[in-house]
Amino acid sequence: MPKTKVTIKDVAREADVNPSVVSRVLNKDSTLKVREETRERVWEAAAKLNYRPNRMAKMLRTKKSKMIAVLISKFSDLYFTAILEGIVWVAEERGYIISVFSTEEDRKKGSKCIETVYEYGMDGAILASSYVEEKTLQQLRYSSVPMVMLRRSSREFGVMGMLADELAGVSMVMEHLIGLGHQKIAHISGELFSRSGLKRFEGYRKALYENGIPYRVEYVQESDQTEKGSYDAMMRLLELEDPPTAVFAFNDTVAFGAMSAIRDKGLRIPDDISVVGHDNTILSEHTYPRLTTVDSRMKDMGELAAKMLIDAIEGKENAGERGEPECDIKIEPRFVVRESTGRVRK
Amino acid sequence: MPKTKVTIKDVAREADVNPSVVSRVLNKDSTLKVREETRERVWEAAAKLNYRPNRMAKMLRTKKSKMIAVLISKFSDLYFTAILEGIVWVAEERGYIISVFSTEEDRKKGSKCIETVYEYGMDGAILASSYVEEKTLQQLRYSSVPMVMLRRSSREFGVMGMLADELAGVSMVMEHLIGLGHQKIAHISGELFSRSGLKRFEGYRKALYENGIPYRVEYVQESDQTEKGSYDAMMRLLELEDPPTAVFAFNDTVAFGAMSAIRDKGLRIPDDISVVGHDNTILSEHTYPRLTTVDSRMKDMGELAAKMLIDAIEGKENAGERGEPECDIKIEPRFVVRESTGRVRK
DNA sequence: CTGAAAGCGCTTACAG
DNA sequence: CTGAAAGCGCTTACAG
Repeated sequence: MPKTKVTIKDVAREADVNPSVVSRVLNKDSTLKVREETRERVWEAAAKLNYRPNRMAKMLRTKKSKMIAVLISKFSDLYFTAILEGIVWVAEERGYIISVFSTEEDRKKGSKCIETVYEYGMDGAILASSYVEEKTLQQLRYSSVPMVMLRRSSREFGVMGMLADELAGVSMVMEHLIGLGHQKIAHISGELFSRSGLKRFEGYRKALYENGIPYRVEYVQESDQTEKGSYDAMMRLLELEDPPTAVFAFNDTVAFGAMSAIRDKGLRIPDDISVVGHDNTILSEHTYPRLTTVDSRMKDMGELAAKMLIDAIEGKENAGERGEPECDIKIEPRFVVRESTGRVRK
Repeated sequence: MPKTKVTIKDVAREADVNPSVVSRVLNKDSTLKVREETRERVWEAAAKLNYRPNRMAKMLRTKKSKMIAVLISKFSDLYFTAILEGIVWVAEERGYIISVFSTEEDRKKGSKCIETVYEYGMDGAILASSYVEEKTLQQLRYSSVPMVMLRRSSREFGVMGMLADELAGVSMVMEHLIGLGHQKIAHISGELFSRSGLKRFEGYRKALYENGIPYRVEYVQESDQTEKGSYDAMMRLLELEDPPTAVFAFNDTVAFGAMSAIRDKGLRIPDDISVVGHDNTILSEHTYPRLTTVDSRMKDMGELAAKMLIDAIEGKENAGERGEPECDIKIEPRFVVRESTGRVRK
């Protein structure tokens, strides 16, 4: 192992050429005309000495670090692993390493992370957290470091944005339930001031309307997205005079809370009431019964984000100015039918 | 933002001193005697220009990257997030950034990751994966890059090791069950060629012996640690002539499989049979009923690993050769009682 | 076809 | 108390 680091000079000496030739051969510089025999000598020398170019020197010279930053808000985020997996997968393929930062739901800290990204000369960043000071966020537009924001629209900050197609997902949920004969469909919503909370509620209303099912205010319960809050919300639904036969929960965690309430009321899922979640987190395979849900395809989102980012990074080299950064990419969700939904009871 | 990067020369010009003075002031070089007034001018100039030293240049010069690598085997590992959280927490505190690599259960790939760690000049690495070629592993001993291995003994590779105290955890499980009056305690083991599989089985036998409970071969079922395999193992237990009243499952996933089998047999948990898991993964809070389990304190393990690693990195600077790397640190588990265990039925 | 030189942005002995 | 210089290990115009 690197007892004494072997440098380009060592290789040059071994191959009996100038260091610059070593560099150009090893980097496959196409503009270089070199005798085949020399080229081989260089490769052999490099292999013999087990030469690994020093990245730090390379970085300093080329202004390219081959490092990408990923900002997340908190580790307990159930999406985090899937997103990161997708990112790491394509990053590795394209020769980048990734560095993880946690903003911790603290905008000051988020801004510091961005500072660090610049300081370390990272080539780009994927922001899966928007806990960043407004000021910093606004400056992103003028930064020469490409970034892509997950779950945020590009229009806000002039960087590439990537979103789930919320309406499409909810539409799948509602078609499924209506197809099973349900008419009394309730919705335990997320916070109705967040984008996804609003979007999913909108999709719910839209589907009812399009299917000629009257909207009932009492069938919509806002939850704080905790299990406890969702449990309470479900209890309120179950205590209605005319309780629903199916519930569309804002996400899987909310669905869990709801399922507990249903069981505590002595009702069976899906015989008495059907439950649908959203997000297809690791948890949804492990509920009892296993949860029907919408897969937001977070791994795919991570992959796509990394691809777009790296394209932007490498495109920049040629293009000079980066082109249209202000585009939103939508990811189509997938519907996953498991055991928590069934035909409506007669 | 960094439209045109400001360098140490810009600050020097602004403060009207030599770049070397800027460097020494900003790095709080204690050997430097400098007029208070000059010092202030430097700080002001740096602040005014919003100067951030270029890490790449600094790295190249000082041979310190302030970067730590974390190797994991796969993203679906339920421990991963907790370990990483602990690591990131202390790394940030001490001024290091962390870089994540996935070995993917592929030793070749693992060795490549290690290569990359050297190439990028990382200051140290935490190996939460041992999917690394044997050859590479053996060379770790002679590497000048400090490393700590998680869930592996140090003796194998001459690097610091960190282990859970398996026997202590199992002992807690058994005391709990015996305290609830259980005598017919089964064990769905993990693979009996893995360290943890063996250790937990050993703990199970030991506890039986120490409590004067006879060991019954048919009460131990080896599982492949999948849910399906564990389901089958539990079914075998339930079909015994004299079935157990309590089961200690190798880990939470195994416990899930077992719980499904119990439910499918029409039995209730914990009324008819108690179930204990191991690891306190995110899942265990979400089973029905919620799972009693052993908390391996992975976040703490991550924190401790990062602390030890950074101490080694920084200790090296002074100490020259690093001291005793061959030490195993054991993490004491904690027992978490939830709802899947109860008094034995009369 | 290959070499010599400059320079990326820092830090650190060494002068003065 | 502060400055000038060398050098970390590369890459890349420029010579020849």
